[in-house]
Amino acid sequence: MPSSPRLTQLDPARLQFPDKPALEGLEAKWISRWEESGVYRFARPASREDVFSIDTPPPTVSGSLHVGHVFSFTHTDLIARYQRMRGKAVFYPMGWDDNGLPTERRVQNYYGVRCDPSLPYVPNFQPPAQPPKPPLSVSRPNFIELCERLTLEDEKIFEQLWRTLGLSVDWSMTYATIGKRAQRVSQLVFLHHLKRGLAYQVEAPTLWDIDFKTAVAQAELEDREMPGAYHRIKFRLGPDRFIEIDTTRPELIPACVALVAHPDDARYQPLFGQEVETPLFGVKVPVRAHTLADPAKGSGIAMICTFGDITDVTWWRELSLPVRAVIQTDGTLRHVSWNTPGLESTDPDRAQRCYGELQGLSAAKARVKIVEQLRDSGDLVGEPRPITHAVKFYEKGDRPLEIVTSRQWFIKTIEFREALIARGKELRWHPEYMETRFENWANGLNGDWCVSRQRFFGVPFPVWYPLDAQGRPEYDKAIPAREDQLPVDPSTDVPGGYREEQRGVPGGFAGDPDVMDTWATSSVSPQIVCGWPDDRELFRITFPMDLRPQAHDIIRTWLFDSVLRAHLEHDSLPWTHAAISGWVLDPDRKKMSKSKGNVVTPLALLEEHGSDGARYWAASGRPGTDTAFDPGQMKVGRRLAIKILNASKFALMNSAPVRPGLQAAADITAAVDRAMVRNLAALVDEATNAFEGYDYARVLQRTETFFWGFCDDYLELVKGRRYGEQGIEGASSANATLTAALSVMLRLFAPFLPFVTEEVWSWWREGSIHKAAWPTAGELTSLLADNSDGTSQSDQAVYELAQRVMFAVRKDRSEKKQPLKIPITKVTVRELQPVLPSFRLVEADLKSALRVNQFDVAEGQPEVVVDGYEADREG
RNA sequence: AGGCGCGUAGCUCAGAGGUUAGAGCGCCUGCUUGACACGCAGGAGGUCGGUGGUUCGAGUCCACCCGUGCCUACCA
Repeated sequence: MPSSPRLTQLDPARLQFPDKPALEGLEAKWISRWEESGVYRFARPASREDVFSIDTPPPTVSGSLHVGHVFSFTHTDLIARYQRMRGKAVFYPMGWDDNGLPTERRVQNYYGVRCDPSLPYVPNFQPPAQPPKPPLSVSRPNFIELCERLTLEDEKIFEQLWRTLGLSVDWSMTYATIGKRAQRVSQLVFLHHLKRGLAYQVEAPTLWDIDFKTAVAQAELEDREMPGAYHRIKFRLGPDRFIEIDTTRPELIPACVALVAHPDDARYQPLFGQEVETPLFGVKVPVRAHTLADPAKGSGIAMICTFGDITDVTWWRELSLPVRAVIQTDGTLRHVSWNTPGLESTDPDRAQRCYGELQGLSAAKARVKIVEQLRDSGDLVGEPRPITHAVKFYEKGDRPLEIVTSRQWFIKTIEFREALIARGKELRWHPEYMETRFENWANGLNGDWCVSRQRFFGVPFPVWYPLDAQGRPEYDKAIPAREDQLPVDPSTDVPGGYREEQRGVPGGFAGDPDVMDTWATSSVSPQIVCGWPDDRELFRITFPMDLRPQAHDIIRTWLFDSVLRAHLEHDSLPWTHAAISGWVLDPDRKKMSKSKGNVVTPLALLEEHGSDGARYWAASGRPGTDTAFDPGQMKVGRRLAIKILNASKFALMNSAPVRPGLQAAADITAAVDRAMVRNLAALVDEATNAFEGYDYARVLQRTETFFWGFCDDYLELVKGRRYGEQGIEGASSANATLTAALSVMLRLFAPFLPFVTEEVWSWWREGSIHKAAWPTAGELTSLLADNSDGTSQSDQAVYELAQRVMFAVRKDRSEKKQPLKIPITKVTVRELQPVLPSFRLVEADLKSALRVNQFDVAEGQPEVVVDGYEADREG
């Protein structure tokens, strides 16, 4: 437990502060001192209860940090600092997400290279000084080396910014999502899943990005509104009998395997089980019934293609239809022979001729072409009717997703839907309403999680396949890596029982060519940081972790997947609390993000407003709430920090007589001092409760309000007395109160403004404020000899009366435009009887603070009347 | 189309059923006061999105509506 020095204790020999305190240079000074003294170093305690562990989001290193990062990472740091002051050993590592597609793209552009896995490794490869055009092809190991090289540079810059911001991270504990340890953990969890049948591979229709040429997961989809058109197409039912269907994708007519209508739709009931003929290609397809068909949409009957959208996949699966794929992995139409079994055309020559014009085209170009063909053949009814509709995109992609049949790895998710929803309810969400997003997502899942990606820079699947006599992989005989071997790269490592020379040759082996979805690694971040499975002691005292802080847009990915993995591997939640930060919005209320070009670089902000100023702005954003980017708030924060410097200097100046050796409890005797101390004690309770509920914004707001009131009213009121105008007892009471209040307020501010509070703390206290104990109300109230309700109420009445008088007199002085140096001759204070006698307890303070020569007191309706100013008389 | 937020001063926001709805920024008027002019004092500025309801009492609770944002769904 951090120690709490006696509140009113002040060692004059220790006391030291500058004449003109300033914020400039505090960041550099304290960053290096904190590093030297290791205040934020995690020291392992014996008990889990003494730890607060945080699963920090690893920022993507491929970009640069922006104000959104400053915002949300500050929120986490507030909690970390609070918990540290509460006596917890804070386990607060930092990760770098350098894995995956964004890094690949950045490395490609930065160095002007492309990965060509067929090339051999070139030792000591150096990229050209200037990115060449066209890009240089490099081997996969060389490409990965470049990824590692660039991310290392990026990570240094990131760390420097985080340190400047004052994050209380233990910088001896960093990890990278592409690092050895992250790879080992990802692969190990995967092997465990595999052994238990929770991971499987299958050849199936998969969401596919035709530019990146990789499978993607449902969680990586986004809808975009795109222009499109309904095309009404005729399918031949018999001589001179046609069925009209509407489609937005006429280019998929060659992939049509059936028509479908709702089973209750009387218009089409007679047709169920019959066959129709596709236009242009003359392929016979059945008319089927399925409840997903919407009678109100289009003509009420739809074409099922393999595969136009996710609904097609559902129909295809549930109606046991054949596959007739035309879109290939690059998005173009593949070669099709119209005279093969399963694809019999009534007019193969015509089918081949029509299709020949489409083959090799992209879907968009093929669409234009086939519309011409349909118009010429008379199968297009009317003209296409333009519409705007939502189309599924890979969130990082530029062209609509296709659905392509390919072999992919999946992790079972669907069968755990209910269990996962229960986990979501078990998790403590801040704010609570974010839980529904988790539940919505779980309820909307339509398949298991596809975790394989056809990319290069990622964690490989730790499996190989035997090759048969023809050199084809035998996927059902996958050879998993040994657990003690991990991490492995199956493209360079060799499975047990084989030699390298057998790679790729018939009867030999081949490594799995794919890498894991970046979320497959990120989702085991708790296991990675907590030392699983090697450091059992660390794991025991840190897992399940206390806190996952993150943004709301990745609840469906990072948070959901993490819950899934921990549920499968440990039968527990990965953490007990999730704190969800909002976004930073630009002045037009749009999310700030790099792609929108509206980001502000954080380092300049930190320099201009100070880290404390920037943190102040960030801390004013409540959990889960999107917050406008507002440099004005940073200025306010900076002013607050300056005010803390100056007010602290005043409180500590201590130039007035203090009786040496007075015991703390006896010191605080004046009614206004006692009232202020009690109010501060109430603030401490409120702040502590708010922090326990993750409502850091409230803590800051309440503390700030109190502090300004303290400066404007209390300090002004006691200024003369603390200089000795009323003798040694009064001065002692004021000084003891100032010292105690300063100690408590600094500690309340410490999580928010770590630099200025540490600076002031160092003027008069040993050690770091960030290791000092979070204040308690008891520390303060124990300083009061008599703490009964009666004295509490009367003290409070005195303080409030003093505030009323100050307000009234200041108002009068302002209205009369009188400088403060001109004394007021007389002020009459009327009050009701119960309050009236207490006026004499503050009379001397008020005379001094307001420059009033004389107070007359009378019973009556409350009123403060200023008689006149000395200058009036003279003038 | 469902779900979840949000709507309070010109701006950013706080108001956890109970005096006359608050703060900061900005604006206006003063003041170099012994911690601070990066300061201090005072002031102007609100039919709390709308309509109904519950209540002795509603910015706060309920219903509906409007606006706005996000999540999810739809995609023939």
